[in-house]
Amino acid sequence: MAYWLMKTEPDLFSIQDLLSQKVSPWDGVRNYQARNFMNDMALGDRVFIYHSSCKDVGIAGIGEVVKTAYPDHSQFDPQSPYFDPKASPDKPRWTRVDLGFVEAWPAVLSLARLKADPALAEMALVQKGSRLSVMPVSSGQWQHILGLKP
DNA sequence: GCCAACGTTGGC
DNA sequence: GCCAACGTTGGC
Repeated sequence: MAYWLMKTEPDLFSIQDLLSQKVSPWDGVRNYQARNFMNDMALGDRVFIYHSSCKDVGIAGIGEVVKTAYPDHSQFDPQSPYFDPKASPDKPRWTRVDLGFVEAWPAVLSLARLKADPALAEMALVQKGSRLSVMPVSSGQWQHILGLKP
């Protein structure tokens, strides 16, 4: 089983929303590298849910892949902010996955804490200027993160 | 709200 | 294929 990390703005969708809704709408990803990682996800893979652009930035809990990559419908919808005129149903460009809820942590594992940890230095998350919103987490890294869980 | 850093676009 | 300009991300 692989581990991943996905960013979300909690004002739009948080770990608490995942808890109450049970399944997430993970659409609107418009970055090729992030998309390719989503395409690599397998059923049951675990996903660290990271809260970005908010007061308490960091890992807030865990989800799991309950539906693997399929076309993100918003790319075909002219009304959607995620509309992509270069995409069509027979040639979809963007994908999404569905996540289920696994656990919400009692506190966020802060970005400052993650940055301070030499064991996690290789993660794109802690690298200066990185904006990647979906990334793999190696087994050494995820075991280490679970050890830091608040 | 600021702004550094990034990925994408499009003219040439 | 280069690269300047642009819009966006995301920490602070």
